[in-house]
Amino acid sequence: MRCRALQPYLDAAARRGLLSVDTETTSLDEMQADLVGGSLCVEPGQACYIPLGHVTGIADDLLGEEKRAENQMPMEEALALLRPVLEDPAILKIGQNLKYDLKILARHGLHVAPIDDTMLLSYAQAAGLHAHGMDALADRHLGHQPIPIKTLIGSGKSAIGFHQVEIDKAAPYAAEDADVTLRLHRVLKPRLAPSRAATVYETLERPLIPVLARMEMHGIKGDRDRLSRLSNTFSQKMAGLEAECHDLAGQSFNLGSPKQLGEILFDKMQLPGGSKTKTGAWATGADVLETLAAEHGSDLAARLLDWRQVSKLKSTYTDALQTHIHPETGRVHTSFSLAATSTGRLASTDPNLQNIPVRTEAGREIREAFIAEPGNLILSLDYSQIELRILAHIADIEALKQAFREGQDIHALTASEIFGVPVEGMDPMIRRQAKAINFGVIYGISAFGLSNNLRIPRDEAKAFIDAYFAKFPGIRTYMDDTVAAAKAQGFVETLFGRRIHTPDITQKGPRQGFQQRAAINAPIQGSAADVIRRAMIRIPPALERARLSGKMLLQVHDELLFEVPEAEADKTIEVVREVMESADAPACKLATPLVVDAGRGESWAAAH
DNA sequence: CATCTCACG
DNA sequence: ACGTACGTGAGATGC
Repeated sequence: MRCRALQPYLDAAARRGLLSVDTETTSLDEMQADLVGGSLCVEPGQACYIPLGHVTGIADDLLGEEKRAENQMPMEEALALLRPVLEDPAILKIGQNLKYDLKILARHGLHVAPIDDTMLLSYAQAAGLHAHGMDALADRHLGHQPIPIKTLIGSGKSAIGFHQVEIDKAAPYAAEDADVTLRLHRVLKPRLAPSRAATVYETLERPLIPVLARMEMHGIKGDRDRLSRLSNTFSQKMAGLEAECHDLAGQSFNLGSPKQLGEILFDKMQLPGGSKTKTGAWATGADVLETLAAEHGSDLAARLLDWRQVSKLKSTYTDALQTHIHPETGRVHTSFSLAATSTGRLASTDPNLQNIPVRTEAGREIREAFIAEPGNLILSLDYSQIELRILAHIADIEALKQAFREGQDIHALTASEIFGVPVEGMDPMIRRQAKAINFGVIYGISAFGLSNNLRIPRDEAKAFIDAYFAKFPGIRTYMDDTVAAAKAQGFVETLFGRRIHTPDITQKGPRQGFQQRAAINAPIQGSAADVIRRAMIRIPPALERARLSGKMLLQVHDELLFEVPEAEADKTIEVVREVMESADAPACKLATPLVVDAGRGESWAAAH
């Protein structure tokens, strides 16, 4: 398994035109990880491991000394040998979650192409059906259970780094990963065949890997002092609110414990409206506390809500984000998962930069800590109402399509249609209700959900929905057809052919409604996800053609963030907007125009 | 490690 | 009669 002579493997890869690759490192964080070794596989059962950064010695003993393990090729020598193969346009490099390895190797100056990714081959064919991690795929497609990493590095606090694993133990593990990856490719690639799934993989999945890798490595500048000052402000607010809450409760308790809070509100204070969660605990969610504050004048509930908001902002954002500012780059490097959602959306982790606060003033201040370098600007470009536009297209609703063509206020138009009031001088509350209905439609509307959201009686919500369907009967047809297709085929599709499987929709039981609403939502949410993926793939070459140096930094589902030199801001907005607004064509030209709003500023807050 | 809660689109 | 708005990730609590 261990690689004594690398060149014969590389020659075999060149002859064959493909090989699988896997890197071993000291961390799951690609921006912090050190390369420890690499494995290659050209023929099943013949994988090899190249140890590069293993050490010997006792790490947990201050007196112990770490020494470089013997019989390892110098890093530079290995990279020089690998470069002609990993960068050869005629040799396909196969990996499992290859974005990870691409980033590690890019930090060593290696730019790997062309590529195939077994995780994404699986995702393009089986989203919604099963997991796409290597262990799951190996078990499912090869009936094989790979060596668990735990057996090498341990787990929890006592876990060691991969560089501390003995080479003789590391080699079989690492080589197996490359071997399994190659064998998975042999199963999954042919299965793709000529199909819409193949087009999805080739046009929406694979090309996004290097785009995301570059975005993640670039990161976004974080203002540590600003976050730190906000943390201090939040601490003081929390202390004041905590004292008030203890006073109002007549006792000291942990404000962060829903259990203790529920007991105080409903057992001790005997407030009405208590309900239990499915595990029998008192429910103390924001909706419950808001009702207690509004309808029963509970100051404790009101103050608790304030405390929760500040506590959330501090722990999840101002405290945690500081730890995610890279010590060398001064930037926050998130990781985008390509295969985490059933619908085709990306997911952001470590940290999640797709849920940075925006809806409250205190929250917005956190966005002021995401800034541009001096002389640069943050640009934000976001699709306006993309999901409703896609719904209008898919369900073919002439009135909605026309409204979007004419640039009308879609929520006001909906209100006008279903409540029979003129758009001019409309009561904002009426528009707000129509907006909730429009969102509800995207989510697979129910009287229960709408009544909850608008805090109106269930029968009133039902009347709204009935009025909506009377005006837009095509929406109900779309919903019925979509559920029927999901039941008949076991999947639904986006406009671009992405399949979202719905294996549980035919099962009877309490979760049926849930499955049906998910099936209704998936083509809408998924098509929007496809559109922005297409834009993201086209933007880097479009910027290059226009000789623009700006960098794409983040994607937040319908929004893209850039950092650009001030002098290039206008032109960059022009170029990016054109790409985004035409990202549906030519594969699937929407009957509604795509509209992109743009903003700029020295921070994310200012650009929004 | 499950549960609850809450941040986003 | 049931039990729900769709899709996520993360932090704190408490078993």
